[in-house]
Amino acid sequence: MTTAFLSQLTDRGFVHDVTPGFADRLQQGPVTGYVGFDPTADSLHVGNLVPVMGLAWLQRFGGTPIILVGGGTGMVGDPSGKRSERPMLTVEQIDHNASRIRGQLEQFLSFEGQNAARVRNNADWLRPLGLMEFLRDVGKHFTINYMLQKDSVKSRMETGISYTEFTYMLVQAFDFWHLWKHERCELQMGGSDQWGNITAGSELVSRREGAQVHGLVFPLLTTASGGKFGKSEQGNVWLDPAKTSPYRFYQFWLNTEDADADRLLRFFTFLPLEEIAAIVAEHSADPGKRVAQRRLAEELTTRVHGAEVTKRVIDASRLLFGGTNLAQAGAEVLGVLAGEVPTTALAAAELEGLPIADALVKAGLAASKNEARRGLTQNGFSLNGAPVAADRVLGAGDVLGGGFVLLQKGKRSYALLDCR
RNA sequence: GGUGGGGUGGCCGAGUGGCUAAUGGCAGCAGACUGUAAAUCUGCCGCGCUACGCGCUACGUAGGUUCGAAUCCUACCCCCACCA
Repeated sequence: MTTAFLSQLTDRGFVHDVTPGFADRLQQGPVTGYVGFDPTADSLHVGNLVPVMGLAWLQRFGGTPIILVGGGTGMVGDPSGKRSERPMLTVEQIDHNASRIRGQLEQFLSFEGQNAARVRNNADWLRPLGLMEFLRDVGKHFTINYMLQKDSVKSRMETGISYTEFTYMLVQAFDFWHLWKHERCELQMGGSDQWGNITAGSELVSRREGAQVHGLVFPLLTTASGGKFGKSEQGNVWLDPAKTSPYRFYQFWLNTEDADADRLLRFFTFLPLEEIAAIVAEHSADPGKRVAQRRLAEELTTRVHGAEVTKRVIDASRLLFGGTNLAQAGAEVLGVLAGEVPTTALAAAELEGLPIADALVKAGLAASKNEARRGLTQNGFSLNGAPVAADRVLGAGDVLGGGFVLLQKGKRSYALLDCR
């Protein structure tokens, strides 16, 4: 591994900050690097993908990635970027979540070969760690003055910070030390809010071992219009198909703004930069075609959910947005949609006489009947492709070929009622 | 431990006895314009009801005063600031 790793990350926009001397270190050969993940959920979401890609690039350039599951730190809580302390998790939850996350990472990292990715859980060394030992081996190396300098602490001085959270940076520093000591891990990556914790770790390694280790942090991802990245109407966009269906996942990427397309391609795909430039150029020539978003969505969906699923999802999207007259659609066309679009089973008897507002709630397009009615008065809903009146009542005549009723909210949200 | 301030709808933040389901901002949803984009404009934005109206639930928790409370009183819980 040469400095190519670092320049690749730089060119793709991953480098918000990096410790001095890292480039020189890379000249000597491949490094082992780690990223910590909170086991707070049993799935990664798209926001977690930036550090995942960081590790993936590390591996592609010959380095060894370590995924550090915060099974120990997850019990404590990092004050960085947070205004209040978070709830603690049980050991069982953490272990369960960690194993699920590892499965998802397999799409991005190789767990085989010379520089196979490793998974470590800091619970293994943090839980047995005694307080006296910690104070002697870690606490001694830091002054309170140093700790108070950190933004993560400073920003909480007004609202208050518990002792546990205050100590968090030392616990994380201990992780870095531990990974250096036992695995010769020389690099920690993370979000820009982790900078303080990472430098604390390199400080500890330097003091205890006289060795230099490095940190690299990624920029905070936001959308071009200033919003939070990775959220949709349904909340977080997860990699777990049970939490975010592949169809929604694909649509999430497809719906990104023009202004973000270039950046997102560089962040979330392994496409060579020249190819990305070509895609973006083609996109600018005719933005309405969404060449860039289509490619982005296809790449990501394929990686996360596989080629087979992606093909189905693209087919479904084409049917819905390709100008097909769905009211005329046959059974096989709707069959493609079923399963890709949220589908709710409904007995034929139930359908007969069902007010449209209830149908929308059943299908999940409206949270309550009130919300459904509101949307209806604003012409926000369609039935089988045509706008519906608020007092419409469903019947057998509304069932399309194949036994489906197609409901739509606005332009982008679809749902099917399965009346077979 | 003392003193003072505070807990309001997803978030921020007004409101200090009736006109308050509760100003405003953000976020969100829909409509128009488009390209399943952005920006802009418009409407909506607690739940329910065959509704220009009615009912229920809601302003930390539990009680109380009152014809009537988010607004007053009591107790409790939690948070913050300053002082010890």
